[in-house]
Amino acid sequence: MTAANGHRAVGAGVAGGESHGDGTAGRPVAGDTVAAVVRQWRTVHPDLDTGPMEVIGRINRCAALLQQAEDAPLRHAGLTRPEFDLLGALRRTGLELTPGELARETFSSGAAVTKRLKQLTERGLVDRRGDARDRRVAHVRLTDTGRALVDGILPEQLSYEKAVLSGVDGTGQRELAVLLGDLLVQLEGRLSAPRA
Amino acid sequence: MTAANGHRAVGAGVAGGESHGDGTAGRPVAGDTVAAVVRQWRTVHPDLDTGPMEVIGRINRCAALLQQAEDAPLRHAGLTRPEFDLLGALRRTGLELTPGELARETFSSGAAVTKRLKQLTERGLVDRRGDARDRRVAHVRLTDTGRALVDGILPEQLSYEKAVLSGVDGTGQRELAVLLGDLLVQLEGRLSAPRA
DNA sequence: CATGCATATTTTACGAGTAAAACACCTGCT
DNA sequence: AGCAGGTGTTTTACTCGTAAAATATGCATG
Repeated sequence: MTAANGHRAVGAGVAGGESHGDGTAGRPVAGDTVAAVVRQWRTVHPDLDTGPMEVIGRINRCAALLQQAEDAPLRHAGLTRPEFDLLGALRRTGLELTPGELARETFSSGAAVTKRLKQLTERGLVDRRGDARDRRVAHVRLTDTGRALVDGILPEQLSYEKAVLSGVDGTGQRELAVLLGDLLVQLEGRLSAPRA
Repeated sequence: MTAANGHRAVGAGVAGGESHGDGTAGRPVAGDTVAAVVRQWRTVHPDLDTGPMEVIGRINRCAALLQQAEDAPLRHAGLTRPEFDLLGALRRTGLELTPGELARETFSSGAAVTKRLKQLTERGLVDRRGDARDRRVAHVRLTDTGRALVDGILPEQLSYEKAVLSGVDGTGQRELAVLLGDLLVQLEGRLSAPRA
């Protein structure tokens, strides 16, 4: 699985859909779908430590739902997220980047970047120019149109995200950011850059 | 973006690769890649509230890295995660499920389930039987082999996940689970099941 | 009991990503 | 100079997922 696409799986064998059919009033207090799945696993395998599923399953499920949600404002602008990430990399660095740098910056394969660049170039959002010294490399930059598009979308995107997170209070969001940051440092150190 | 597939983007225009090249001792205290990206955005757009990116960007990035990591034990068993999720749904419910139920249970499209079932059936992990009353529906169940496979993989999977999370202490993990659960309830209520 | 609409599943056509091979070009060595 | 090997990018062949159409039933109604 390399998956191209879209719907992402949820994770760790944790993927569940609720179907508690209480038709009446009163909150079911059911918890989220991951909790339900974990409960199921525990009744079947009471001996297993399901702790990791509660974290990883939720991260994956949140990511899946968030992406669907976040796609909305982007689609509205006719962009997929990978495309927006590419444009965003150019915008936030303020530099011209080579396809290879863009691949690293957006965590995608070189081939994928090549294809995206083709599309974005055709749409006039991005522009390329060969390197004078080394004729293997290209330098990609935003066109004025592309830059305007990114700058136009970003605020919408952020306020949309803010709304999406609004169910968690400010303190909770900060705690989440910190904890996820800690986890990320570990993961990136362990999986991403074992260059030591 | 419907994406089929695999590598997921990171999110919210947040996708970055580090490249601080300190070769010497002393912790760089660089933080994670998302922090670096957020810093870049802030220098370019000092007026924007980048708070949401710190949460959503990290969730997406964690999900991306975790999936790569988690794929390892699964691949080892010759399964993709969506396949494992499907088998897992059958295992944890302990029931026969219809393709439609499996689709809901694993958050995927019916078409995707159809294809996976074809493969899993050919591999003898799963078994199908038509409904006597309603000839439109099929009932899918694990074969003994399939069941044994799931039961064999699950402990490996969990201990692998445990190791992957080991960078965060027990308390942190519980906090993460709770906060993500809160967020998930909101997201699922808002995006998933607006059936009221 | 025929008609029409709802539901369950599969099929079709297509888009996007990947891995690996192919290219094109540099660079250090002899 | 000439070549061996490395790096940057694109191409190729293929997989997998999706959306929408097609298929096959079931059910309610007149």
